[in-house]
Amino acid sequence: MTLAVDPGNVASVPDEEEQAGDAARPGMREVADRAGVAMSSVSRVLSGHPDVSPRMRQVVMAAVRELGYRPDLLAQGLRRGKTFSVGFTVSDIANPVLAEIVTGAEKRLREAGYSLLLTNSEGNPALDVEHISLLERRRVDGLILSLAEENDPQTVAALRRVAVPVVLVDRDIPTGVRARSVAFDHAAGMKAATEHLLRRGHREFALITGGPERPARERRRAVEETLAAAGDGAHCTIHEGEFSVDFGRRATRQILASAFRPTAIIAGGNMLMQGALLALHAAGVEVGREISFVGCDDLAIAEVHQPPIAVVRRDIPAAGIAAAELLLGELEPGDADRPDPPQQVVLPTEFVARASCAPAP
Amino acid sequence: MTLAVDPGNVASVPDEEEQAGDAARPGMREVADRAGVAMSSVSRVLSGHPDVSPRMRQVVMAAVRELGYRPDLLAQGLRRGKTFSVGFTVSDIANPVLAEIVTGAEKRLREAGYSLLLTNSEGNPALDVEHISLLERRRVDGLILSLAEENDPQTVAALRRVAVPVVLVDRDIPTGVRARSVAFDHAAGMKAATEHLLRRGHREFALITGGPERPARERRRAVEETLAAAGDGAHCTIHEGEFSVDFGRRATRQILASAFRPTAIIAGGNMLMQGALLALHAAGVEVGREISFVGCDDLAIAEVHQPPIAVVRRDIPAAGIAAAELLLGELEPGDADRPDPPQQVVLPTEFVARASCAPAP
DNA sequence: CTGCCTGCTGGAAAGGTTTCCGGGACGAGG
DNA sequence: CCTCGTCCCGGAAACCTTTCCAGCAGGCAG
Repeated sequence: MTLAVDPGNVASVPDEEEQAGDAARPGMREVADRAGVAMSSVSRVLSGHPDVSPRMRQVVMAAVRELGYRPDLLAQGLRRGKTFSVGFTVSDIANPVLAEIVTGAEKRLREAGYSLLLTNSEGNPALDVEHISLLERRRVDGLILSLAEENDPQTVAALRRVAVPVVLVDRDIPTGVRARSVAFDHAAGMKAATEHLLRRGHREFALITGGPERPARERRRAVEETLAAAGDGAHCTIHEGEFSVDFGRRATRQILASAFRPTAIIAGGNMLMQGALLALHAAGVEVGREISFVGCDDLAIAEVHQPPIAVVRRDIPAAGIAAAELLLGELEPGDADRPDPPQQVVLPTEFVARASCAPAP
Repeated sequence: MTLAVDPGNVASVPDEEEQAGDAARPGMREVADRAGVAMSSVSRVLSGHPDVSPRMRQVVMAAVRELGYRPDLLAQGLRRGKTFSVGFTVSDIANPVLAEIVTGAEKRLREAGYSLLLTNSEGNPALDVEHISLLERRRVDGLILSLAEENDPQTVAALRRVAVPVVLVDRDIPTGVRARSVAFDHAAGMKAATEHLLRRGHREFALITGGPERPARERRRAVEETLAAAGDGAHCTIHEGEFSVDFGRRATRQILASAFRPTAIIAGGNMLMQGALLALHAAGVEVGREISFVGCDDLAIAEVHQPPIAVVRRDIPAAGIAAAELLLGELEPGDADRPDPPQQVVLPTEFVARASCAPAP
């Protein structure tokens, strides 16, 4: 068995003192000439092909080192039809949750030899479809998508056309789209949070959340169903918008200004939580006394807040890693030891009760 | 003047009902055949070359639409020697500051037609050099780097070898490296913060900061110089480590446990600030009464904290945008209206006094 | 009418790699 | 001695574009 050698990783400077200026990056051609062999032989040595004599390997590797040759991944990708790159389009990298997912996915993919092509859609579905197309033209081997709007018609159409494997993160798979997905069980955490508030006597709720799609819809439904199941005249006003600090702030201001102020606010999203806390603070409302509050994702702000903020939390990086693995499952030829991975992964969420949830007045 | 047409953006599905299965993505060859012209003509039409008759343009575009042709950027990059992609290696994407810088840079580069190849070094300089090499082999047109360690010998060596334009963000340019940089004037903000604390009577300081390099060193020097200039017996213990929440927490615990507890803590970095606040909170220390505190970067946590945290703040996305523009200045042929951009950009920082800085006991 | 220039087009090379295929050398078996 | 098979190696096509160059037709001036 012959090991493939990877000249790309040699950090050593070429032995040859090629002074700056002339030396255009040497190609395989130069290596072949210098070693006095054919290009095909160089290629075989470098790619670990079995039909290579020890002597050949030696002379080629010497030439490679002397010239400091590093293969051109562009040409390689073109010829092989595989680029070892995956596209990741995300609705907002500045969102710490998404950033952590990207981190996890990048790490896992890097370990498997893939690079990440990152695009940011700024919550704009038009950019999503543009990016999907762009990444395909760049010939990525696969796509990981955290879509701005999973049901945008253009987006769905684009998704249907995609030829490479796709993994959706925390989004439902639109009908007619061949994809895998990793999602969180937001409902479980939200249900627990709502029940907790109910037990503490709350009946008037406000929920701040994103649009009508996956992560927001799950949360909303969990809250509504839990309240309905409880009967008891519990009621919840819904504030739908986008997952941004700004909307969290605006919605909270609106809630505080309303005639019938709820006794409990649930912020369904970490950006919304930050915005809500800023607004509550600006209004001088004492969280945990005048009003109870539940947020999402256990950021430092939740723990440090006075009083500490109860949150629905989850293992964020796990989602990134899971997404990468789902994709790798499709990209790498099925290893025997890794039987076909599931099409969908659902990760748990958990409610953490803290002092921000007080008994209802 | 002829406009270049970009078939990549057509979101319309091909007129031709090419049923799934057979149709391998059509190439320029298929388009040429269908239009009954030569490939060179197709290329000319698509790239906006002037030597194209109206009739030619029409028939080619028709074929393009019918087949749903989208050019292969890999082959294009190979032939043109330009990939319209830039590599961005960052020490930690999960750091909200870095995430925002990436966001800004991505947006600006995208507008200019470039894609972002993102790699995460996890604070490991070895990964930095690996990534620099990898990105070069992927033939990126330029590099934006937020290095793990700007003075790591391997890193510096790798940097010296790089052939494409490089922009360093918030790092000093090692000697012998041809690069531009965008950095923050951390010293100004830190000086203001320190002076503020001095005026309030503090003499015993603790500074938590990163390693011996750029962003940390600047901050440290500013604090030390300001204290030295004040005379007055002011003193500061330095806690050097890495820019992570965990180190912020550990260092703060250590500070609180020390025999001579300082009256003011400065956290030089947003992750450190988060960690410090968590530790202070866990220890039950009342910030702004028992101890004064200054953090970095105006995250929501600083504003919402009770009492609000005084911080040194700065315009983060601006750094990303500036980095992108510095790079574009080198990548795009010098426009007349945009005279040679500066080699280095320094962005200001500003101290925001808040209640976390109390008079010294 | 000739010559030249302009406008447009097609053919082919080039960019850097991988892979298929054919073939030479050599040992073994008949 | 011939054939066959194995082991290696070199040549060339292929991947998908762009770009250079040559050529052809037509217009215009001389």
